[in-house]
Amino acid sequence: MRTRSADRQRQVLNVLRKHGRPMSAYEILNAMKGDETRLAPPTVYRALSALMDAGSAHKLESMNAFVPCQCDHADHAPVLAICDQCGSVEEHADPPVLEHLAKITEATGFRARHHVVEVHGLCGTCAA
Amino acid sequence: MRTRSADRQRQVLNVLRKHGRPMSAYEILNAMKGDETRLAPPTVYRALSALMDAGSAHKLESMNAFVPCQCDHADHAPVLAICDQCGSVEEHADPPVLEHLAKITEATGFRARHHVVEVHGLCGTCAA
DNA sequence: AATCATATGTTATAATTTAACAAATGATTA
DNA sequence: TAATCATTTGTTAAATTATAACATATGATT
Repeated sequence: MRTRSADRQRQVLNVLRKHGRPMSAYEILNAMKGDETRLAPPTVYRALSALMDAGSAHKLESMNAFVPCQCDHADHAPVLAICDQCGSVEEHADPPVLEHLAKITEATGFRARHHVVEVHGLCGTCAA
Repeated sequence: MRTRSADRQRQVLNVLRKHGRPMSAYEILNAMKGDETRLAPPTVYRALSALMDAGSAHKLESMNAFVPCQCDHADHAPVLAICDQCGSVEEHADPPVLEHLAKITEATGFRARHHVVEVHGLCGTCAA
Protein backbone atom coordinates (compact mmCIF):
# COMPACT_ATOMS: atom_id res chain seq x y z
CA MET A 1 0.00 0.00 0.00
CA ARG A 2 1.64 3.19 -1.12
CA THR A 3 -0.62 6.15 -0.55
CA ARG A 4 -3.30 5.27 1.98
CA SER A 5 -1.29 6.78 4.79
CA ALA A 6 -0.96 10.06 2.94
CA ASP A 7 -4.74 10.11 2.62
CA ARG A 8 -5.08 9.56 6.34
CA GLN A 9 -2.70 12.39 7.02
CA ARG A 10 -4.64 14.77 4.79
CA GLN A 11 -7.84 13.66 6.45
CA VAL A 12 -6.45 14.32 9.94
CA LEU A 13 -5.05 17.66 8.86
CA ASN A 14 -8.41 18.67 7.41
CA VAL A 15 -10.15 17.76 10.64
CA LEU A 16 -7.64 19.81 12.61
CA ARG A 17 -7.93 22.80 10.30
CA LYS A 18 -11.70 22.71 10.25
CA HIS A 19 -11.84 22.55 14.03
CA GLY A 20 -9.53 25.54 14.47
CA ARG A 21 -8.69 24.63 18.06
CA PRO A 22 -6.40 22.08 19.66
CA MET A 23 -7.87 18.61 19.47
CA SER A 24 -7.11 15.49 21.43
CA ALA A 25 -6.40 12.34 19.49
CA TYR A 26 -9.82 11.01 20.46
CA GLU A 27 -11.60 14.12 19.31
CA ILE A 28 -9.90 13.64 15.96
CA LEU A 29 -10.85 9.99 16.03
CA ASN A 30 -14.49 10.79 16.67
CA ALA A 31 -14.58 13.49 14.02
CA MET A 32 -13.29 10.94 11.51
CA LYS A 33 -15.72 8.28 12.60
CA GLY A 34 -18.52 10.28 11.03
CA ASP A 35 -17.34 8.91 7.73
CA GLU A 36 -15.97 5.64 8.81
CA THR A 37 -16.74 3.32 11.66
CA ARG A 38 -14.16 0.81 12.82
CA LEU A 39 -11.42 3.39 13.11
CA ALA A 40 -8.88 2.82 15.86
CA PRO A 41 -6.50 5.03 17.84
CA PRO A 42 -3.31 3.78 16.23
CA THR A 43 -4.52 4.99 12.86
CA VAL A 44 -4.89 8.49 14.21
CA TYR A 45 -1.66 8.41 16.16
CA ARG A 46 0.24 7.16 13.15
CA ALA A 47 -1.13 9.91 10.96
CA LEU A 48 -0.34 12.51 13.63
CA SER A 49 3.14 11.16 14.02
CA ALA A 50 3.80 11.47 10.30
CA LEU A 51 2.31 14.96 10.19
CA MET A 52 4.53 16.05 13.06
CA ASP A 53 7.60 14.57 11.41
CA ALA A 54 6.72 16.57 8.33
CA GLY A 55 6.19 19.68 10.44
CA SER A 56 2.59 20.13 9.33
CA ALA A 57 1.13 19.51 12.76
CA HIS A 58 2.32 20.20 16.28
CA LYS A 59 1.63 18.55 19.57
CA LEU A 60 0.89 20.75 22.54
CA GLU A 61 2.87 18.76 25.04
CA SER A 62 1.37 20.56 27.97
CA MET A 63 -2.16 19.70 26.86
CA ASN A 64 -1.90 16.40 25.05
CA ALA A 65 -3.54 18.01 22.09
CA PHE A 66 -2.71 18.71 18.49
CA VAL A 67 -2.89 21.68 16.14
CA PRO A 68 -2.15 22.11 12.44
CA CYS A 69 0.95 24.12 11.65
CA GLN A 70 -0.07 27.70 10.97
CA CYS A 71 2.95 28.60 8.92
CA ASP A 72 3.45 27.98 5.26
CA HIS A 73 6.84 26.48 5.72
CA ALA A 74 7.65 23.53 7.89
CA ASP A 75 11.14 23.51 9.22
CA HIS A 76 11.18 25.26 12.52
CA ALA A 77 10.51 24.76 16.18
CA PRO A 78 7.39 26.69 16.93
CA VAL A 79 6.66 28.97 19.85
CA LEU A 80 3.06 28.23 20.74
CA ALA A 81 0.96 30.71 22.69
CA ILE A 82 -2.04 28.94 24.14
CA CYS A 83 -5.06 30.78 25.51
CA ASP A 84 -6.21 28.96 28.62
CA GLN A 85 -9.63 30.49 28.32
CA CYS A 86 -10.75 30.03 24.72
CA GLY A 87 -8.19 27.46 23.61
CA SER A 88 -6.91 29.43 20.66
CA VAL A 89 -3.29 28.90 19.71
CA GLU A 90 -0.98 31.42 18.09
CA GLU A 91 2.09 30.09 16.44
CA HIS A 92 5.31 32.06 16.23
CA ALA A 93 8.54 31.28 14.47
CA ASP A 94 11.39 32.90 16.30
CA PRO A 95 14.88 31.62 15.56
CA PRO A 96 16.54 34.08 17.97
CA VAL A 97 14.77 32.53 20.94
CA LEU A 98 15.79 29.08 19.87
CA GLU A 99 19.39 30.18 19.40
CA HIS A 100 19.36 31.78 22.78
CA LEU A 101 17.98 28.61 24.29
CA ALA A 102 20.62 26.56 22.55
CA LYS A 103 23.29 28.85 23.93
CA ILE A 104 22.07 28.52 27.51
CA THR A 105 21.67 24.79 27.45
CA GLU A 106 24.84 24.14 25.50
CA ALA A 107 26.97 25.99 28.03
CA THR A 108 27.25 22.68 29.89
CA GLY A 109 28.12 20.64 26.83
CA PHE A 110 24.52 19.77 26.12
CA ARG A 111 23.60 19.29 22.45
CA ALA A 112 20.14 20.58 21.72
CA ARG A 113 18.07 18.67 19.20
CA HIS A 114 14.46 19.57 19.71
CA HIS A 115 12.73 22.43 21.45
CA VAL A 116 9.38 22.49 23.20
CA VAL A 117 8.25 26.04 23.83
CA GLU A 118 4.71 26.65 24.96
CA VAL A 119 3.38 29.77 26.61
CA HIS A 120 0.09 29.69 28.47
CA GLY A 121 -1.97 32.75 29.17
CA LEU A 122 -4.83 34.71 27.70
CA CYS A 123 -5.21 35.75 24.10
CA GLY A 124 -5.84 39.38 23.23
CA THR A 125 -9.57 38.87 22.98
CA CYS A 126 -9.93 37.02 26.26
CA ALA A 127 -7.59 39.38 28.10
CA ALA A 128 -9.47 42.47 26.97
CA MET B 1 -5.70 17.22 59.20
CA ARG B 2 -3.13 19.94 59.00
CA THR B 3 0.29 18.55 58.20
CA ARG B 4 -0.07 15.14 56.65
CA SER B 5 0.04 16.59 53.17
CA ALA B 6 3.31 18.36 53.91
CA ASP B 7 4.73 15.00 54.96
CA ARG B 8 3.58 13.47 51.72
CA GLN B 9 5.20 16.26 49.79
CA ARG B 10 8.51 15.78 51.58
CA GLN B 11 8.27 12.08 50.98
CA VAL B 12 7.67 12.54 47.26
CA LEU B 13 10.46 15.08 47.05
CA ASN B 14 12.85 12.69 48.78
CA VAL B 15 11.96 9.94 46.37
CA LEU B 16 12.56 12.27 43.44
CA ARG B 17 15.89 13.47 44.81
CA LYS B 18 17.10 10.02 45.62
CA HIS B 19 16.24 8.80 42.15
CA GLY B 20 18.09 11.63 40.43
CA ARG B 21 16.22 11.15 37.16
CA PRO B 22 12.77 12.06 35.94
CA MET B 23 10.13 9.77 37.40
CA SER B 24 6.60 9.06 36.29
CA ALA B 25 3.87 9.41 38.89
CA TYR B 26 3.57 5.64 39.00
CA GLU B 27 7.27 5.15 39.55
CA ILE B 28 6.99 7.50 42.50
CA LEU B 29 3.97 5.59 43.68
CA ASN B 30 5.82 2.29 43.56
CA ALA B 31 8.87 3.69 45.29
CA MET B 32 6.65 4.88 48.11
CA LYS B 33 4.81 1.60 48.34
CA GLY B 34 7.92 0.03 49.77
CA ASP B 35 6.96 1.68 53.03
CA GLU B 36 3.28 1.69 52.70
CA THR B 37 0.81 -0.48 50.86
CA ARG B 38 -2.60 0.89 50.00
CA LEU B 39 -1.24 4.03 48.45
CA ALA B 40 -3.21 5.40 45.53
CA PRO B 41 -2.42 7.61 42.53
CA PRO B 42 -4.36 10.66 43.74
CA THR B 43 -2.14 10.86 46.81
CA VAL B 44 0.92 11.13 44.61
CA TYR B 45 -0.68 13.50 42.14
CA ARG B 46 -1.87 15.74 44.92
CA ALA B 47 1.57 15.88 46.49
CA LEU B 48 3.15 16.58 43.10
CA SER B 49 0.64 19.28 42.41
CA ALA B 50 1.43 21.04 45.67
CA LEU B 51 5.17 20.69 45.07
CA MET B 52 4.81 22.22 41.64
CA ASP B 53 2.72 25.07 42.98
CA ALA B 54 5.49 25.71 45.48
CA GLY B 55 8.11 25.51 42.73
CA SER B 56 9.97 22.65 44.36
CA ALA B 57 9.21 20.17 41.63
CA HIS B 58 8.72 20.48 37.89
CA LYS B 59 6.78 18.45 35.41
CA LEU B 60 8.44 17.55 32.16
CA GLU B 61 5.42 18.09 29.98
CA SER B 62 7.01 16.41 27.02
CA MET B 63 7.68 13.24 29.03
CA ASN B 64 4.90 13.09 31.59
CA ALA B 65 7.55 12.85 34.24
CA PHE B 66 8.65 14.82 37.26
CA VAL B 67 11.90 16.18 38.66
CA PRO B 68 12.81 18.02 41.84
CA CYS B 69 13.70 21.66 41.40
CA GLN B 70 17.49 21.96 41.21
CA CYS B 71 17.65 25.56 42.24
CA ASP B 72 17.66 26.90 45.76
CA HIS B 73 15.02 29.43 45.05
CA ALA B 74 11.58 28.71 43.74
CA ASP B 75 10.06 31.49 41.78
CA HIS B 76 10.98 31.09 38.18
CA ALA B 77 9.99 29.29 35.03
CA PRO B 78 12.74 26.79 34.39
CA VAL B 79 14.46 25.94 31.17
CA LEU B 80 14.87 22.18 31.28
CA ALA B 81 17.49 20.43 29.17
CA ILE B 82 16.62 16.77 28.90
CA CYS B 83 19.08 14.14 27.72
CA ASP B 84 17.18 11.68 25.56
CA GLN B 85 19.87 9.08 26.09
CA CYS B 86 20.55 8.96 29.83
CA GLY B 87 17.53 10.87 31.06
CA SER B 88 19.47 13.45 33.02
CA VAL B 89 17.92 16.87 33.32
CA GLU B 90 19.74 20.16 33.65
CA GLU B 91 17.78 23.06 34.97
CA HIS B 92 18.49 26.63 33.96
CA ALA B 93 17.00 29.86 35.16
CA ASP B 94 17.08 32.42 32.40
CA PRO B 95 14.84 35.45 32.77
CA PRO B 96 16.02 37.00 29.47
CA VAL B 97 14.62 34.08 27.49
CA LEU B 98 11.33 34.34 29.27
CA GLU B 99 11.16 38.05 28.67
CA HIS B 100 11.96 37.54 25.04
CA LEU B 101 9.23 34.92 24.83
CA ALA B 102 6.78 37.25 26.50
CA LYS B 103 7.67 39.95 24.02
CA ILE B 104 7.07 37.71 21.01
CA THR B 105 3.81 36.28 22.22
CA GLU B 106 2.49 39.55 23.58
CA ALA B 107 2.93 41.31 20.25
CA THR B 108 -0.56 40.08 19.38
CA GLY B 109 -2.13 41.17 22.67
CA PHE B 110 -1.52 37.82 24.31
CA ARG B 111 -0.89 37.89 28.07
CA ALA B 112 1.67 35.30 29.08
CA ARG B 113 1.14 33.57 32.40
CA HIS B 114 3.14 30.39 32.41
CA HIS B 115 6.02 29.14 30.31
CA VAL B 116 6.90 25.60 29.33
CA VAL B 117 10.42 25.43 27.96
CA GLU B 118 12.00 22.05 27.43
CA VAL B 119 14.98 21.26 25.28
CA HIS B 120 15.69 17.70 24.20
CA GLY B 121 19.07 16.51 23.11
CA LEU B 122 22.16 14.87 24.50
CA CYS B 123 23.96 15.84 27.66
CA GLY B 124 27.68 16.57 27.57
CA THR B 125 28.59 13.08 28.69
CA CYS B 126 26.34 11.28 26.22
CA ALA B 127 27.30 13.59 23.36
CA ALA B 128 31.06 13.06 23.90
C1' DA C 1 -18.31 17.83 73.22
C1' DA C 2 -20.94 19.25 68.99
C1' DT C 3 -20.48 21.16 64.70
C1' DC C 4 -18.07 22.57 60.74
C1' DA C 5 -14.82 23.09 57.04
C1' DT C 6 -11.32 20.96 54.94
C1' DA C 7 -7.81 17.54 53.97
C1' DT C 8 -6.99 12.88 52.97
C1' DG C 9 -7.96 8.15 51.56
C1' DT C 10 -10.31 5.09 48.52
C1' DT C 11 -12.60 3.27 44.71
C1' DA C 12 -13.43 3.43 40.38
C1' DT C 13 -12.95 5.07 35.96
C1' DA C 14 -11.64 8.26 32.26
C1' DA C 15 -8.23 9.67 28.99
C1' DT C 16 -4.00 9.00 26.47
C1' DT C 17 -0.76 6.12 24.21
C1' DT C 18 1.46 2.09 22.51
C1' DA C 19 2.61 -3.03 21.81
C1' DA C 20 1.86 -6.90 19.22
C1' DC C 21 0.08 -9.27 15.82
C1' DA C 22 -3.01 -10.16 11.58
C1' DA C 23 -4.38 -8.88 7.14
C1' DA C 24 -3.84 -6.50 2.99
C1' DT C 25 -1.38 -4.20 -0.56
C1' DG C 26 1.75 -3.46 -4.05
C1' DA C 27 6.73 -4.50 -5.59
C1' DT C 28 9.85 -7.83 -7.24
C1' DT C 29 11.29 -11.83 -9.19
C1' DA C 30 11.09 -15.93 -11.57
C1' DT D 1 1.27 -14.50 -14.59
C1' DA D 2 1.85 -16.31 -10.29
C1' DA D 3 4.86 -16.76 -6.18
C1' DT D 4 7.31 -14.57 -2.86
C1' DC D 5 8.59 -10.70 -0.14
C1' DA D 6 8.78 -6.42 2.35
C1' DT D 7 6.05 -3.06 4.06
C1' DT D 8 1.95 -0.60 5.33
C1' DT D 9 -2.38 -0.65 7.47
C1' DG D 10 -5.98 -2.48 10.48
C1' DT D 11 -7.27 -4.61 14.75
C1' DT D 12 -7.22 -6.18 19.35
C1' DA D 13 -5.76 -5.57 23.54
C1' DA D 14 -3.46 -3.55 27.11
C1' DA D 15 -0.23 -0.26 29.32
C1' DT D 16 0.26 4.24 31.01
C1' DT D 17 -1.26 8.62 32.77
C1' DA D 18 -4.62 11.28 35.23
C1' DT D 19 -8.87 12.58 37.61
C1' DA D 20 -13.85 12.36 39.34
C1' DA D 21 -16.58 11.32 43.03
C1' DC D 22 -17.43 10.07 47.28
C1' DA D 23 -16.28 8.36 52.14
C1' DT D 24 -13.64 9.08 56.11
C1' DA D 25 -10.84 11.32 59.26
C1' DT D 26 -8.73 15.30 61.28
C1' DG D 27 -8.30 19.37 63.65
C1' DA D 28 -10.51 24.10 64.30
C1' DT D 29 -14.24 26.63 66.18
C1' DT D 30 -18.04 27.35 68.86
